[in-house]
Amino acid sequence: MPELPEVETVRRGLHGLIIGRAIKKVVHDTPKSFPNAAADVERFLIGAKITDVRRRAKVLMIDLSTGYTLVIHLKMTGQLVFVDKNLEDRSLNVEYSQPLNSTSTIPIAADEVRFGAGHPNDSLIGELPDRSTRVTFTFEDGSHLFFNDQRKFGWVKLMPTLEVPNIDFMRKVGPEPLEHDFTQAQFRERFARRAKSPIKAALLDQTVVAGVGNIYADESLWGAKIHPLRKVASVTDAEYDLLYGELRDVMNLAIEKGGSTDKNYVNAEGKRGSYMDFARVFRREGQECSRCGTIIVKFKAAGRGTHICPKCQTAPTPSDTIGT
DNA sequence: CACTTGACCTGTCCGC
DNA sequence: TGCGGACAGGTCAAGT
Repeated sequence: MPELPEVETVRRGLHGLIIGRAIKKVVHDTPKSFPNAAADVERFLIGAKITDVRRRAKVLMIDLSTGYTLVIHLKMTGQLVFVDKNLEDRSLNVEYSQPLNSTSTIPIAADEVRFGAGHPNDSLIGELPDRSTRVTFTFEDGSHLFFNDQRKFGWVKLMPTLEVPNIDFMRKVGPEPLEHDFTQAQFRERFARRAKSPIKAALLDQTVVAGVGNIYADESLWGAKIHPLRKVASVTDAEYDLLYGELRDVMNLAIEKGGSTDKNYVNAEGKRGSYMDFARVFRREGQECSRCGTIIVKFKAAGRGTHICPKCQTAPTPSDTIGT
């Protein structure tokens, strides 16, 4: 999925594209993706203007002039794609809460959804909606925002803006790692609670630090030369300082590159991100480590596919490891 | 509490 | 080609 850099890229894109637009119509295919009652949608969403687009951890928030907010989690395969095209209204002549089906597909030629220029393999999106489209927002001016999600793990929820900070996730989530006032000392201290976890499991724990996912966990651990199965308590202060710097560097670079597109992540304009071209270990098993030439290997750690350089990231001693 | 594992879904890829 | 199984970027709810 979209990790912090991908969600931030989408946020920046949407911020420049949808603020000020008024929502005219909403269509969705399953309550799993958009659980709100039709009456609330009618009252607080239809006719509302977009006032802001924010992000916290991997969660996007689209604020509305009604005092409500669309809270969005893309999970593994979610996409939010804006298409600025005036479409014939009959194409979306489907009542709210009725499923989208093949006959309601809006024909949009592939070249009308803007892809990353120069990318030979960037045809991730052809026409929208497609079969993974879960929610379609239509603005008064005829433009659209599509929420696509192949695996249906992601969701869009409408709720009062003031209640967003009170949802469980927001109360428990850790600090934003890229904030200027986030210090090395804070970073170190956040891990104390997970002393017996493998360091990778703790990095992926959203209550420790916000926004780290599998890609940037592997990338930053490689940068700091820390094996993912080292237990938290065995990592030294100097190593935490290194990891702090690597995590911030890797995420800032990823934002600069528009995120990582491995399978289906795209930004708000349907474009791919190019961080994978700069990845040092993620999905590079079988290739040489750029630091020492050793072949990168992949294995399972913390329940996730994990990539390391076995020479740079030396295996933990038995006492450094939990379990076997 | 801290920690691990499986579940949620659909699609794709790999081996037989 | 077809089929079964493993796997995929993230969280949760359960289990120990």
